[in-house]
Amino acid sequence: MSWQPTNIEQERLEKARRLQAQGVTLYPPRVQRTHTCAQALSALEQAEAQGQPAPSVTVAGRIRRTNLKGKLSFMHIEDESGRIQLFLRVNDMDEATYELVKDRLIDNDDFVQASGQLMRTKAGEISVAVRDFRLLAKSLSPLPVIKQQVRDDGTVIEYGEFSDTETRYRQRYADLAVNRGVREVFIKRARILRAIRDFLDGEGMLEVETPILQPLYGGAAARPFTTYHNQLKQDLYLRISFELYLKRLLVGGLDAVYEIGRDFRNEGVSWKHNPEFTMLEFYKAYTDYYGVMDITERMVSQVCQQVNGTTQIRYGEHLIDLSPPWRRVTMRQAICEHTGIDYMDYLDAASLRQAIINHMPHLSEKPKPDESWGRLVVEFLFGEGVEPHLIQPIFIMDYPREVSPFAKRVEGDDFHVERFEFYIAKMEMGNAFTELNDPLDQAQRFEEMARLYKKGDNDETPIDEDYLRAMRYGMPPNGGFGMGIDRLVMLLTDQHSIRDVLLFPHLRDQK
RNA sequence: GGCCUCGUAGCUCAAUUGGCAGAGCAGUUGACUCUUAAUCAAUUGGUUGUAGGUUCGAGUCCUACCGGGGUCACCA
Repeated sequence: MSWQPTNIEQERLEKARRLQAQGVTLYPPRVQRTHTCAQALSALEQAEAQGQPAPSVTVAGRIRRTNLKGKLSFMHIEDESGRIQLFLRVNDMDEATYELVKDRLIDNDDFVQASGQLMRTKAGEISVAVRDFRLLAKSLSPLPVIKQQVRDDGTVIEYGEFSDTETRYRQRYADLAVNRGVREVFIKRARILRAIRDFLDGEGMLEVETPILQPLYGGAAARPFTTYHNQLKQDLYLRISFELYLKRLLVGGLDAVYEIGRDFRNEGVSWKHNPEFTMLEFYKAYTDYYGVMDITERMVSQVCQQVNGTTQIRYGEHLIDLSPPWRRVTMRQAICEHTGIDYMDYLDAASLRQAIINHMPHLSEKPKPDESWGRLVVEFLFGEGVEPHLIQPIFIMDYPREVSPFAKRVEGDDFHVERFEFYIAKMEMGNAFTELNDPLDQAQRFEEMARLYKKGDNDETPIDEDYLRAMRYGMPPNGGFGMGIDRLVMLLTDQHSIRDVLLFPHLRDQK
């Protein structure tokens, strides 16, 4: 929809017209900034400490506050580094320029550049005593108004807020511009990604990139997005995991690889699901899921230490200690502890379902009669009975084989595979296996999955013959790992919706 | 997709049993040469998400739709 200027916007358009009439360039191409706001502040402090004269600076930024007082006016401008006050006195500057300010042709939200000597006001605030003042970019639409009071102890009290979640997500630029805390979350997100890469590089792993557009999808159970290549006349899928491509690389002799990138799953959205999300997967030859557990707890605690300066975090009401070692417990044990049911006493779906109904009367919904044994264990016993209690970091080990087609069997155990998921703050954070490298077993698992899927009304599940071919060349024993980065960011920034750690979360189209 | 809930000025929110749509901030005009949530005076601004319905009268009640949030289902 085309722009319908509001009253305030019409006023600003009129001001823009008047500025132009006075020969002011609204969007000049050049800036002469010498200092960020933060650099200017410390430049004066340094000069004062050394008994030197106050330096002259040119700062630039967005006007966030104006206080016009006749012949002496104040402004705060803000850049990414922080804020600094401008001290504008009619005697010190070109009178015509001062009039622009006084006549309010310069608005809050405009970008400006100001030059002058640094000084302190009577109240002690470091300011630029402005001699030259220029418009850098005119703002035509008003940002939401938030006033701030900075206390002596540095705490900031905000008066007014911009809190409508829908508008904040749809206009993230406005959200970022006025909500400092939002900016901090995304700055921390970038530091988390940096810290993860530093850690994995330090482990000797190689960062790689594999196809996002794939002729076959796989490696997870999720419906894919589909697309089409016009010239090749080829159906393509947006990847739902990196697994099958990364493991091909182990066949090729790259012994430890990782990828950080976007996965796409065509499923429901919720406070912890977005249709596209950032995944980390790594695969390391000559280790198993025990080795991966060691890496996992070191990685998460080290990343937290690096970005938060501690391994203790607060997530909502919970205090969580991420320092290793984390508790390791088998799924069977965890279910026994929390529900009193040992599922190995009920080895067929019908009797297990009955046991669940008998022992877990508080279930909101009873399992349907056609649920498979593996799903009863994972979704009902574990999902309902155990997961809500997992606050501190914990490895849940040894999953039922039928729900894990890429994990190696536990030796001498026909029911379980060497797989763990780790949980923090009731959230499933990641998933790992001792990876299956037996091509004949793998082919059989694919067949099993295809059968299971056909029973439900799911779309076809593709069997990746090329992946099987790769595995037949010989794949070293290895441990693999996957983790949702967005959830880790939520955890380390105390955010409780995935939308708050995505710059542009997916929303429905507006009409 | 089901259920619950919300949608009023640029932002944050009011509006009694259905009875003249309001406030603070910002905006506009004016005063002020050390303010800082500046202050003081005056003042503009509304298709109450959209479309119907009930009613003498609807922001308020009913139906549908759009959008947000929550929850359940789905997500090995």
